[in-house]
Amino acid sequence: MNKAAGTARPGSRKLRPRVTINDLAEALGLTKGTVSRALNGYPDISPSTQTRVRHQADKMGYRPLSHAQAIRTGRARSLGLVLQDDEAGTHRPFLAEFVAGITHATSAENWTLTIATARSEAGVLDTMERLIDERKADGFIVPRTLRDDPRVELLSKLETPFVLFGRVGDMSGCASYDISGEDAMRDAVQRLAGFGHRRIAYVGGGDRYNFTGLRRQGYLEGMAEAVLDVDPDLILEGGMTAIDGREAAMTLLRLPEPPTGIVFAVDRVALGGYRAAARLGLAVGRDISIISYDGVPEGAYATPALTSFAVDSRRAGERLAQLLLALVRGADPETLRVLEPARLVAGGSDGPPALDPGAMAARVALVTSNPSE
Amino acid sequence: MNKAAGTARPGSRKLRPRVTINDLAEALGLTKGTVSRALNGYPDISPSTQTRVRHQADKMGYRPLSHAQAIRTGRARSLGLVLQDDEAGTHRPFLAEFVAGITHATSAENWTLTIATARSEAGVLDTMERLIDERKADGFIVPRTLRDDPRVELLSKLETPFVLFGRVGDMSGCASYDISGEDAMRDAVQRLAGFGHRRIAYVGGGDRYNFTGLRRQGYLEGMAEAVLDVDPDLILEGGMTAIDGREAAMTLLRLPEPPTGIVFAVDRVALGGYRAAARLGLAVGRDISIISYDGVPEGAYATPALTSFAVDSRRAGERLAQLLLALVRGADPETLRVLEPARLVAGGSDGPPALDPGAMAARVALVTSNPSE
DNA sequence: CCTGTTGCCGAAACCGGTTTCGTACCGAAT
DNA sequence: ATTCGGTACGAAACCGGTTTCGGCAACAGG
Repeated sequence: MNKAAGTARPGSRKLRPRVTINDLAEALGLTKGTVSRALNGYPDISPSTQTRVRHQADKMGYRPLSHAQAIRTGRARSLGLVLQDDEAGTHRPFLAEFVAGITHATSAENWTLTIATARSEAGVLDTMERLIDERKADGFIVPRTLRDDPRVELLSKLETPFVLFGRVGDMSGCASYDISGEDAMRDAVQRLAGFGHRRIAYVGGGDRYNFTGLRRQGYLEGMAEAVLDVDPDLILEGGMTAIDGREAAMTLLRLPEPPTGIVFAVDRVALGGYRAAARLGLAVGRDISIISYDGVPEGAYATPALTSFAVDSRRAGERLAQLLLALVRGADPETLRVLEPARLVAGGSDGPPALDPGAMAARVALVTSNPSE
Repeated sequence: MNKAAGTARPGSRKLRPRVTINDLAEALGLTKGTVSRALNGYPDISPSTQTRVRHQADKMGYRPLSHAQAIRTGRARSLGLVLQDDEAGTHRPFLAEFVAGITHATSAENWTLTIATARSEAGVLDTMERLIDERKADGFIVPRTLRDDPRVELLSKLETPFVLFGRVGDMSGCASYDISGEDAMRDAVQRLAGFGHRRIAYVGGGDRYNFTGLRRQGYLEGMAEAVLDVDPDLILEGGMTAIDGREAAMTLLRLPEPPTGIVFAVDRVALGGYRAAARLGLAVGRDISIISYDGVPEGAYATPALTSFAVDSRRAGERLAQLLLALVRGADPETLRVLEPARLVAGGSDGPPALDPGAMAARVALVTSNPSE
């Protein structure tokens, strides 16, 4: 009977011999302690010895075993990324590129990415704590920030370095990388205004994430700059799903004086808006203009293609990893804050308004009066 | 001057104290060697001591440091996944769920997932070799298998456990998990035949991946079972992109006797078929039926929604990880082969044919004769 | 009663690194 | 010539585990 169920010792395959620090030391006629200090740039090793060691090291192809180092230093040379997967298919179309960006940056420094998932917020916190406890991650990338994010609290408490993808309410002590959604929203409004739209609505992404506040702010700024009246009825918070988008658009388009253009904070929600338009017999891009943010592939395949501000996920991952590496190495978080613009990808979902609000309301009334609701 | 550029010693934050095996040994009045053997189920430790140690261990919340073990055992308790990201946005819409599935299985056993990316096939091989060399992965999940896959060769040579997501030409010594694309394609043909289609075409996914051969085979079987003639002109290999799909569909629909239904091996390619249909003035789902495989979100957002055989990526990841864990622990690869069916998600892209091939050719000729090409 | 097993555990080596401490050697100052 | 202070390295402890080896005690067999 095997008590250690799940811990059975395997048929140990032979591992290829590696160059160890001992081999290196022997080849150099030094002790391994000296070699170690030489490679780590200790000042009590003469410059000549240092270079000699280094040369021999990469001549012999020596690379230290990170977990052998970790046992003494406590650092695993690994960045952590803990994703939350609410079962509701939390849709991360860009994860592959994001991860590619991260690993590109980490592997350049011979670090690795340890990735984990959890199903709930509490699960994420537990997982992070476990990874820290087991010294499996030296720092974390924190995606999808909430306004008041418990992950920040936890990591601060545990004094573990982290960098936000996004921003939070209280940024003190936080390093971050973010795309300026507020600028994008402002530009979106400007663009619609430039097409001649006067009544421009905004549909946010719910109040869960931090970015929605910023984006709404951007919308408001855009409206101000375009010298347009802000009608509170034209501002909805929506949510994160296509269903939410459909609902919100439905509400907006049935107003006595409906908007001719809608700025969405999130692509998926905007695509829900397409359904509402279809339901009400309005042609997206002509009767009703839609512009959004994210640049998801579904948007490009929709008809008409969704005009959207796209984020470069690969670059984001790369920058985040670089920032986190700097942070782990002792940089001051407050100096590590990057904000970059999104890139407009124009589709066919926006353009000059074909109808004025009045004509539109009439059209909508026509369809809605049908008892086929 | 800091010679160790990029290796500067950080402002070492204090790490929380952990329960070590020494603490545990001390509390038990045993030596750490004994404790270790007890926890690992060595037969020379009395059953009573074993249980006593185990109880105390989880009472004190002891969990061994995996990299401390790794230094002696050579096993890092970590699975490896190396993704290839050709810059051409290699589109992995399901990566998040796939990863979630993997980590769900690994973390249940206190293993982790180490993930890396490389830009070329050679880069993938190098990265794998590095991860093995540095003992950062004990085994690999090999996604997107090619018919004759160099990763299989490498991993076999290095005697590193791996499990395929997909199949390869020569399966000897390989463990695998796969979705039966051939069955899906056969069912797709049957479904179209059931709708009354007689001329049914097939567009594959290029010859790069292993699955395309299988899926074409499934198409052929479906045709045979439906007692339909196979016209070589109706079989194209296409590629992996929407552009390829557009081209292929264009070719098919311009045939003297065009198909009324097309079975695509890949959703994205199928969505390219939508464009061809639009270009030729054919209504997808009525004039031309399309059915495909993958279940990508873009398909659900297309109009009409794409009928497709969906794969459950989360489950795939979970099963793959379980298989790999078994393999690492010494199971025989040949006993670790799983094949599961895809799930049909019906959209509006297929149905009874509204036109016969002749009428369709006439319609197409009408549009094509326009010099607006 | 003596010997040979067997069961069970302690002691110590080991894995591949890092870090502390001690010291031989050097030139400069006394 | 002695003392002194660095410089540059060796020696050894250390990190947290695993694994080998050896030995004590209990028990069985002769």
